[in-house]
Amino acid sequence: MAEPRSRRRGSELESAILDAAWAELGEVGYGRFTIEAVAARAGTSKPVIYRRWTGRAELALAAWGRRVPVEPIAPDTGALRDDLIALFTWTAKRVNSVMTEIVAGVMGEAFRHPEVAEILRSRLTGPSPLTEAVGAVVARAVARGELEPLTLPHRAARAPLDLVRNESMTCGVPTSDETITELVDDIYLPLLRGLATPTGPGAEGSTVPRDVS
Amino acid sequence: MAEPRSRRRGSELESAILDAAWAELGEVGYGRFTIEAVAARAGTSKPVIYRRWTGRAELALAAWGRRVPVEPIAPDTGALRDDLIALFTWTAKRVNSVMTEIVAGVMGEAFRHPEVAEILRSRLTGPSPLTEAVGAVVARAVARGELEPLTLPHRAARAPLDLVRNESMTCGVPTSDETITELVDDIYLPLLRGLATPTGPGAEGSTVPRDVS
DNA sequence: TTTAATAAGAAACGCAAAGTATCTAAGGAG
DNA sequence: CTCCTTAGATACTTTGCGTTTCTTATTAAA
Repeated sequence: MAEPRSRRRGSELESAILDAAWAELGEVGYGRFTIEAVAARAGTSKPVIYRRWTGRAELALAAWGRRVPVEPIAPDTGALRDDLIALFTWTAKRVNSVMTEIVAGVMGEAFRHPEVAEILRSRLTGPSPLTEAVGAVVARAVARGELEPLTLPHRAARAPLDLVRNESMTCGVPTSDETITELVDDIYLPLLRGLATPTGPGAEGSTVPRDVS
Repeated sequence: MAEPRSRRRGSELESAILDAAWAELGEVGYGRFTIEAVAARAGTSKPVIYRRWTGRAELALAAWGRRVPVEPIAPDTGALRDDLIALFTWTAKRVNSVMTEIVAGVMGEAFRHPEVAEILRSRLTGPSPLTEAVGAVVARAVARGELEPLTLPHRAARAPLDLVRNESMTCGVPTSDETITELVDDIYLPLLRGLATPTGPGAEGSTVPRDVS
């Protein structure tokens, strides 16, 4: 290849590299994700990549990062359980694709690169469209009278993603519908009911009063 | 080194290799865990290791496996919440050491080696001393009248380990006491209370009746 | 328009570790 | 005492990392 097209620079080049990285991740997975292959696919060379990212982990996270802003989710079936099933299913679909392998692979390296771990941590635990959707679903259930008014701590709002991710990571297999049902029926619905009982302390999180009009 | 001591064979040799592997994991972590280093430390050579295990992942899992039968845990403070805190703390201590890095590292490779994933999966999700301890703690709380009689699904019994592991894996940082408190107060106690409400279906798992002798 | 700074891209390097192949000799089993 | 398994040494090929050096296209400045 004697450099057929003109040289790309700046963000154009960066986009091409990240697109190539994402394609590589999709094809060979993080396990065989190599800088060399990305460079070849992007039609550039290793130094160009190393000038921008420190290694595999950062590059993979960057490639993943551009794909994160996805379609929002807002199930509204009229029944709490159905909403939750939809929510968990949606989460599982998103988690199961490439993400799990990336997360696991990156984590394996994150112990040596604290800054990478930090990027990953903030991305996994912060507020997200999903936590918002959880809040909305719960609020609607409360409004319908399906749940007593409750306080939803951030941790509880995160829980669906945490549960699904944990499942996906430890099983290495796409999460089945049966598993989702279990997570909803055995864990999350009881958790919500427990949060809604008057016994709870309820010091933190966003209160969801009955009157949500 | 001109082979000072006599040659080891069979299980003696295997033990020496696994001990060396474990020591390596403790010192350099899974990220820099190499077959060569293990061979050198064990005073043997690579082929000997490759004759027994297929690669890093299997060797690491095998080394880890020998250490798993640990001291059992059976907190009995007289109060459910304190028991749970003790349980979660114990779990976090176990998880935080080398294990998280091994799990993350192995998972990163497991996608290419389904048999490895299967080993890992069974070890992480099956019944364990911990799930038994959870059952005992809950049973005692029920016996004391702290909880209504409830059915504890396997998934709920697994949850403490899942929650702590998830925390450890996604944060890459030793789980803090504050986090443990949150997990207990915001997730697990509400979950148990929710399971104890009459609303629950309660079709599976081991029922914990009030009358535990 | 000419010139200088910037950065892309090519090529090659040394390094580390994977995984394999070959050979030797040790220490059981008979 | 002999045979057979296999430990252990050595060396090799491969792959990918991360770096260095150099050329040259492109952009910005003069």
